[in-house]
Amino acid sequence: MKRDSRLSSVLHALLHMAEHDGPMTSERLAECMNTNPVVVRRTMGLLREAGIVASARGHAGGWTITADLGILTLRQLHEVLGEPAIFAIGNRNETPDCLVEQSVNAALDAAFAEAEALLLDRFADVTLADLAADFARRHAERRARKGVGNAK
Amino acid sequence: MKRDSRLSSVLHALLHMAEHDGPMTSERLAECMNTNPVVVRRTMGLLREAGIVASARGHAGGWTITADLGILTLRQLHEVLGEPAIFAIGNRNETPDCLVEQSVNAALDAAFAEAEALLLDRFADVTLADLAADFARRHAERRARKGVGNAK
DNA sequence: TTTCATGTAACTTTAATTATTACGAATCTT
DNA sequence: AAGATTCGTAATAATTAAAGTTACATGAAA
Repeated sequence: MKRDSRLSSVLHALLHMAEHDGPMTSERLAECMNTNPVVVRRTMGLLREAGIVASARGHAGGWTITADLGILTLRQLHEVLGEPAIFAIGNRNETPDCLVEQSVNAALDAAFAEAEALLLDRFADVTLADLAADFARRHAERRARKGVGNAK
Repeated sequence: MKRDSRLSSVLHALLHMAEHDGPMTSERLAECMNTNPVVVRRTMGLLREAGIVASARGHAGGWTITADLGILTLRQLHEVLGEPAIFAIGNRNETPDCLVEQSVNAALDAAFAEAEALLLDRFADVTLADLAADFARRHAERRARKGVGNAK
């Protein structure tokens, strides 16, 4: 299976949009993420339905953020994307008649449920504003390393 | 992508083997799990390399457990299977130049790392003997519900 | 020496994501 | 009003990884 990278993609897109004045087209976002504009529209369309972004057609159209980045969390975005399956490992048969397999499933399910709960809690802890701040920090660091702005 | 169900499969196989006297053939194990004998051999072969099971060819051949079920954990089996990817969700690009994407990756990676650590800890908590005991409990319960052994 | 069973390579099928093509609909500019 | 721009979306193909299948070699027991 391929891994679902849409959460990563929409985060990337939203942060670029936050750094950018005015709407960004699907075309430009697609360039940022090395993908296809149609893929961008499909994924961003889900965020639009959730009221997180808005889109406009025609000249000077494109995508804009409408949500408050200080409130929007990774968990909300995960939900907006339809809560895709988190694990690449799973039971062979979800509803087995075999009692042996039922024991196996119960043990695995319990472990996966705990891990999923923790992951979603961590997702809920991180807002888009947190990510934007982290980016700003990395950006400042890079500038410092390059010596940009150092009088000399 | 399909989900990897080999851990579930080998647990199922090991418990059936534990309940069974003498070696079990790939054919019989495959029937238990609704799969193909070659798939069983492929997967069980990894366990053999790790010294968890032994195989014998020819008449009266098949698979037998050599490990101590009281010590063998889900985590060890996960490792023996090559530590397959746990998550079906991931970063779009693992080594991006883009600072924005680096921030996104860092946040997601941190959350996934925590969830993975928890999952592996839980896997380490469960031995095959625990699963066998759980199966025995379920088996007894079913017998009780059916009234088997109830004098009447 | 025949039968049974594993060992493995090569190939096919299946399932899921992502990418692409094509075209329609709306909006802005001139 | 014409034309360019941009989203909306359906339909289809490509990609990727797991699981299944076929074929045949190897070895052990009756």
